[in-house]
Amino acid sequence: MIKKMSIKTKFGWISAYENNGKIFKVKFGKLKKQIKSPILENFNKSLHKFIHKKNHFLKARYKLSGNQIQKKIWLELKKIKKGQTKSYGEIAKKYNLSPRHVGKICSQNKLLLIIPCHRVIRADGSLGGFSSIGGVKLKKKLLKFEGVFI
DNA sequence: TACAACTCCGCTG
DNA sequence: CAGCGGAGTTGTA
Repeated sequence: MIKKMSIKTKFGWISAYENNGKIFKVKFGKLKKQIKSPILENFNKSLHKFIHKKNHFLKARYKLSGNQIQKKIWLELKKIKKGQTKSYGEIAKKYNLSPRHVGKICSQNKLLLIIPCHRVIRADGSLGGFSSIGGVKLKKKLLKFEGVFI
């Protein structure tokens, strides 16, 4: 049974999906129908803690669905702390991938905020993309909020 | 096979 | 020196 709930934040509505006690998807937007669960309520709390700068990371039981490489990259992204950024190229080099591919993997990230893909920017300091999730505007907002000066 | 949320390098002004 | 254009790269759909 899949449960889902929407949470209102200063960045807009965020929706989380849970199955078998684990969060498997987080995205922007509001859901019409919600089926809440203790796990999701808990996630709601973590999310607010995270937003109010108490935590570096969003704590949650989550499930990563993807292949080996995607997981590797996502784990790498999770190491980036609030206020820090990394370039696509940096990560690509580390794992012997092409930078473009790193970008693609980021866009494949379904666990928004849990996996902070918005902290990955271009080598020259410009933002890169974020279109598949919430738009570059949102990326900028998130980074600014986390203390990264663009 | 074509595409992708990039980067590097060389050329022009 | 800054700005622009093209090639290179490699896992996915």
